[in-house]
Amino acid sequence: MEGAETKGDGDGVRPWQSYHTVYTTAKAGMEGVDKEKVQRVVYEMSKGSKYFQNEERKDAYIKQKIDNLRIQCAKLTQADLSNYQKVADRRIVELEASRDLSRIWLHVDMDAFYAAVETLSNPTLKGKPMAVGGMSMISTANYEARKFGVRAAMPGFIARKLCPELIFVPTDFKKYNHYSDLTRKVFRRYDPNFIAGSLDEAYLDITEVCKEKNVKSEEIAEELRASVYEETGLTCSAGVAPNRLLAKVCSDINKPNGQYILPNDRMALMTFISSLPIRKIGGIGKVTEQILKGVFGINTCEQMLEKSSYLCALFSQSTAGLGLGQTDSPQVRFRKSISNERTFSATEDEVLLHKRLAELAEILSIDMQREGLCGRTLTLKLKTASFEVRTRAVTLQKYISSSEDILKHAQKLLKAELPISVRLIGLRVSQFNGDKCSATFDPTQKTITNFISSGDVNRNCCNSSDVVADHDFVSNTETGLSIDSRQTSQLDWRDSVDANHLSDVDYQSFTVWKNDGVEEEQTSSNGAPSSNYSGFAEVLGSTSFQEQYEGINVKNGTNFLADERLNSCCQEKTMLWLNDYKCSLCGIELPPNFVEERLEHSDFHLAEKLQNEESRIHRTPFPTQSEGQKDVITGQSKSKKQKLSQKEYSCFDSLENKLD
DNA sequence: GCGGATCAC
DNA sequence: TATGGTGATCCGC
Repeated sequence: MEGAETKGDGDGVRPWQSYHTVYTTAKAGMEGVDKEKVQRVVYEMSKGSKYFQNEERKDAYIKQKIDNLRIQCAKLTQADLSNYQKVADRRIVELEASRDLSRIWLHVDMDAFYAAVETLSNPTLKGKPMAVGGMSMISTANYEARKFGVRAAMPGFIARKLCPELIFVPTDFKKYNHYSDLTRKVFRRYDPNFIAGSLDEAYLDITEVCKEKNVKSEEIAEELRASVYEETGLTCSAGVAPNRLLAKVCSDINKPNGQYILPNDRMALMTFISSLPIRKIGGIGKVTEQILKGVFGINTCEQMLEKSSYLCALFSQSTAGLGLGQTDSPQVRFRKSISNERTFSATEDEVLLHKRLAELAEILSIDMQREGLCGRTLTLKLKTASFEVRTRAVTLQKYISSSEDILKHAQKLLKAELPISVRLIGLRVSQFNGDKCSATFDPTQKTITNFISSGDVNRNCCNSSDVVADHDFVSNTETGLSIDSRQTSQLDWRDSVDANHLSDVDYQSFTVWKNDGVEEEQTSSNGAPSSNYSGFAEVLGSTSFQEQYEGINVKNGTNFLADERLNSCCQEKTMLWLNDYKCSLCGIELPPNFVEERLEHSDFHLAEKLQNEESRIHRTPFPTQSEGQKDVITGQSKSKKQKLSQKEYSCFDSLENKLD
């Protein structure tokens, strides 16, 4: 690197240096790679393409964003910063206090999973650079290929340029599912309630196993990895830490075929987090990293702490967490939307586009009926020949699921965009209905859909009672949060988990949610399934509902997000700001200029008050909702808790959403 | 409720 | 020749 030349904006001596790809960021197996060369090749192969031009457009937009943030930053006065620093400090203290070091989590991550499985079924591939995928996209590359800079999500034709010997193997999910099942048999022995992240990842709570066997987590990790290898022939890596977020970070450290243990010790934790690059934290991606670096020069979590007052100032509720809290990751919930999309060679032929649209509508309808879903919002997605993405949506009075209905409305949406040259069309249905789709579904209609869906016309949401059951569930968790939904969800909720991504074993593993005592409380108090298993376990413990609620208040008092603002208008009067600074009800301090936070804070107290009233009425720690008020109450408590869980997932994750 | 954007796998 | 598909979430209207 020679200074001046390296900061070029594309017009310098080495234009490739300013082309931001995701392919050179530090990842397992990329250590010895000549990044400069990879960067250059990727740039050369991409330069001038429509894709490249779009990337440049997006990049310019991010640069603009960075500039704006810098300006805002410069406008902050010392007084502002001092106020924000107070808020930031308090949040840090609160999160510190809420940290739980009593659990031991293990994250397992299979090494180059698809590639490893393919090598297992074709040993001649051993030792040769190989990638699973095709010329347009690669899913996984083995470690031999990674030495050349070949990576997942890289187009195949670029990979071949980097590594002319590269062997391409098409994806075969049947195989991957099979081996995934084998690994999970092992996981289950260590934690019967393990949480499957994807085919090749899982989270295990090994606290009990360590106790029972009276061994260190390190030995459990070794033993588990040995078992996986023995029973599958595949290697994996493991990370052990007090929570899932950190466990996942740890499993990446000694990849492949290695492990890293982060002890449940405060100092060790702080040291570890301090030097951790922010990009390693789930939820911080390419863009957020770029912005934090560009605006504040932040690279590590420690630097986030140093800049906490600025982060609070610019991103409102943002960043107080800083990876210090209990946190936790994968949000496994019920499905909220169903979609499909296809890429093809760009065309503006309206007949062709219509044909594509009809095909998508057909497939989507089949998928929906297989899952017993009806929705009222339809979204059309288009990617233009220049890679610009557009979405157009309608929300209907009726709930739909038939291909005819979908196509009819999709066509209208598409028509409004014509003429247009597109390379991708997608359809998505959301806002699912629990109740009767019969209102819009005519069982007598003879559609291709009905025949294709395995001739099982009854297996749609209208005349199959078992499907109606989980239908109710989906609907109610989505909106109504009624008592019925809770009862249903306790029994059936896993049926509504996305079947496209999860195998049967996934369903199994997710029963943790309904079998766990915490989840019971969650569901009862929230009226919706928990979105965060361990986060809530750690925070809520086994306290009563009211205590839990106040606990959340203390920890999260200032962190309510803006989408409740609409409800806030008349609620300030439920409380007072003492000296225009301190909340009269809970004592939390919020400077007058924290307008949003104040509104949100008063929202919280209102919800709390309503909840208290409900508790009294029903004389039960987990109040059931009365018809009249349930929407308001559950709506409030639900949104608060979801935010809490998001907050805990990663203290950073809320940050990136504030960067616009 | 809509549309753009980001992220993870 | 050529840069994916599915689902979720958030923000600012």
